[in-house]
Amino acid sequence: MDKYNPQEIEKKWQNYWEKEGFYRAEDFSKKPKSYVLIEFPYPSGAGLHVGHVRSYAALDAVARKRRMEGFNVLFPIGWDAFGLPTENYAIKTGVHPSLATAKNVANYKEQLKSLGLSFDWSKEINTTDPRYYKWTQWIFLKLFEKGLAYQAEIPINFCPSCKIGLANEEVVAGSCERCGTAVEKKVLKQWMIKITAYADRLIEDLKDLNYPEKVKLQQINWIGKSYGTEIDFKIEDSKEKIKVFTTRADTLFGVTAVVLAPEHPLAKNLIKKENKEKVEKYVSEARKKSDFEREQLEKEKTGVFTGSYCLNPANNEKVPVWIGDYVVATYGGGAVMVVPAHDYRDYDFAEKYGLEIREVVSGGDVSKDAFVDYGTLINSGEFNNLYSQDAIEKITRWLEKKDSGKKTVQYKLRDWVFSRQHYWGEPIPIIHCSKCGAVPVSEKDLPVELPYVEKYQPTGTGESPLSVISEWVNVKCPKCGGPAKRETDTMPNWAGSNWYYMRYTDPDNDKALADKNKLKYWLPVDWYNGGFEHTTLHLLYSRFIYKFLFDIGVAPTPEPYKRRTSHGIVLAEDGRKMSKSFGNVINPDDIVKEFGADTLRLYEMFMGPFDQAIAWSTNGLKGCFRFLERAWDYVETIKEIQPKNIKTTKEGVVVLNKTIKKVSDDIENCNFNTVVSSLMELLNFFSREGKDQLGKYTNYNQIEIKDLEKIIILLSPFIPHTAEELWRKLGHSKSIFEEKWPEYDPKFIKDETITLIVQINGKVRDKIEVAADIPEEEAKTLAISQKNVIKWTEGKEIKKIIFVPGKLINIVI
RNA sequence: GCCCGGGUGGUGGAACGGUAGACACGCAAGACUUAAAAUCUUGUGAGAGCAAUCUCGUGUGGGUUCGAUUCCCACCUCGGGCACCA
Repeated sequence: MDKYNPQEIEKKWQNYWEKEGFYRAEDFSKKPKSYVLIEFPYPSGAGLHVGHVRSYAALDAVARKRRMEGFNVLFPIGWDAFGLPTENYAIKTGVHPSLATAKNVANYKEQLKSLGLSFDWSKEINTTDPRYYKWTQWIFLKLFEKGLAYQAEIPINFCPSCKIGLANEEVVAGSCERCGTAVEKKVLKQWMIKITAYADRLIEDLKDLNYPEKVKLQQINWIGKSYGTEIDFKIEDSKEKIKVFTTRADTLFGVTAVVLAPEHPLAKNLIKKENKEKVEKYVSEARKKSDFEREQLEKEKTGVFTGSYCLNPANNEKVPVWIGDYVVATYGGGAVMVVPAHDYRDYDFAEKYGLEIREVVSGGDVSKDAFVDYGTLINSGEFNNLYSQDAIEKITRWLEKKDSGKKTVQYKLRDWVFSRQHYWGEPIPIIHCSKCGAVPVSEKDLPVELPYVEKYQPTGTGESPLSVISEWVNVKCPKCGGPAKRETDTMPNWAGSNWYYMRYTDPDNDKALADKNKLKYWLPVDWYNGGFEHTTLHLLYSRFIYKFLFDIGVAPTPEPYKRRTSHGIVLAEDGRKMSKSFGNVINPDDIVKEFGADTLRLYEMFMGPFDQAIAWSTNGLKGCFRFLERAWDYVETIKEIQPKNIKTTKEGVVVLNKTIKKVSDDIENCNFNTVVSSLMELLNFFSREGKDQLGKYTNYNQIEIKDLEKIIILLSPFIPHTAEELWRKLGHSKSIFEEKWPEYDPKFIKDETITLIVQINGKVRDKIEVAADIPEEEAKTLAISQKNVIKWTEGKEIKKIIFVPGKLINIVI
């Protein structure tokens, strides 16, 4: 009898599957299609993470099950390879980003192949390949053509010492990650994409999608649609007015200040001479903080009085205008009305700066804290005694009539900043001409290739490194032929990952981003798994771009992903995140080498609920290895000692059928941990329960070979190499993955007898074996005549008996 | 701060309105061994009892229900996201 030795079998079957082309997707097959997708990895220098394995192993199991169920499956893989980490690595080491990428991809590829995942490698894509990013640029041109790409002045993080633009991630506590200098804001002209134009549809269309509820909710809150009122506060002695957005027009009579964001266009004009120095100092301080930091500082909100006043349109009262950095410039027009009595933030602000707290909605005690609920209006002139909801409507209509306000819709979602001042990204296909303005590169001139240069270091001006390559930058204007300059900013990483799953359907096409019929055949994606961390960025951005492509007739459906699931991260054994600096990283290569890919994959499915963060456990991994050893020995033993013509016991058939149902259902619901545990139970039932003291199979539950084969098939999506090997040991010449997924017989699923639980006052006091369909009266009679029940009910009055068919009886005394 | 999730034995977790702790890890005892490792068998939430059995137990406090780990409210606490990391 052979010992289980994964190192001997895994490579062999990986080569065999690849040679036979088992996992090739077939365009236009008559079989029903199933498109199974994982988020393609960023090939970093650190190599594959065990977290990748969790997601890939899960969807690989799904893909394999689908094939056995008779589907034509597309399960592709590629590389999301543009981006900051590679560029930073290149700057540090002098290795060109394209070389670093090629090296990392080769490494990832080898690692992935050692896991035996059933990717269709013939569809492999790479976002840094000019044949790929030609189409990323093409999408940008289409957005530009439809007016959805525009330029705006937007501040970036800038390190005055390194003289480069910084990503938010590179800003640690307001300082540059590299040198520690305080980061400043630098305003640059940047490309923006108008995702806000799709806000309503992005909310509306979630309805019919199979996404986790929390993902839908998070997207809805991120888009942040709210109905409210825009109210004009005229500035005293001026024609200008401040537009304020509020969802609480009912509190208008309680306004005791208006606060502007430091960047508000009117702010500068309102500063009175005597306050000038103070206010300007405040504004320049605020400029140094990121939006995130500013909002974080809410507990100690700060502000400064400009010296100017505006007029409350409700009662023409003079209201002081302040500047405060807790007001976000990009939301609600960058101005808020302060109603201390009915908003917590405003209450704190008023207490700090001695503003009046005027109660206008009754129901709380505003001398203690803000009252933010709806209530009845007081101190509000003709609107007194109205309820808040009603008052919001009526006050808004009243303002509309006076032409000093209107009903509006407000979104938290902001347009998407699409420019990066970096080398390692897709060039934006625009040429700037002093006469013609921003002119798109013509489609026939795509791709605008990223020039291969030795110098991709920062320029020292905050501009893209491309800006110093004069032979690339200086071109003729496509419109007028005059001297012009290329756009030197590149696109963010998201640009390539927005549409990659479309390219998989036709990766070599040079006439279109993909063939129309192929897109129509394969899309939408049937099952897309990825991390929760992508919920509001990648997932939302890519839905938007897909909708845009649908509108211009490129994408075949309004939504890209029918179903979305998310996996939790794999933490280190110590419960912290895996990180080089903690020295707690588990390298999947080491695990594959020592225990085999199947053990790693099985363990990651078993470790805990798929959508939760779980700490790695090497002992848990070893337990899975032992399980595989036992399964291996069991199959080998049965093959030798099981007599022919034996029948699986009735009990065995029932257990097997129930497990087939459970495994099939649990895979669909991502309950991979209980799939594995029920397969362990199944094997325990047939093997371990019949062992003697020496561990010999003397009295095991007998099993027919055809039922044993079903068990191996159930295991195969999770441990493909081991399953294939065992399958061949049973004498098969064809692959296990050409088999059909087992079906259960419903007649074995329903129990004939059940254990009826007898409770007294909700506590279990007895259990009786009864027929599953026992009539209520009979069950009650039986229950109250039980010895244990009599003991508990003696001398007490039975008030009520609750009967739950097939489950229990509860006697209330 | 805002949005979204979690908190169940020594550990990862199962059950998700109806027997709390499946499965696995760890630990303990035993078998095999000269011995150890490996393997196998048995036990393993806490407390009381020789035992049958009983009491208590799902972050904390309250509520709904015949019955709550599960539903509702408040609180404590841990994690994810917050727009230039991917």
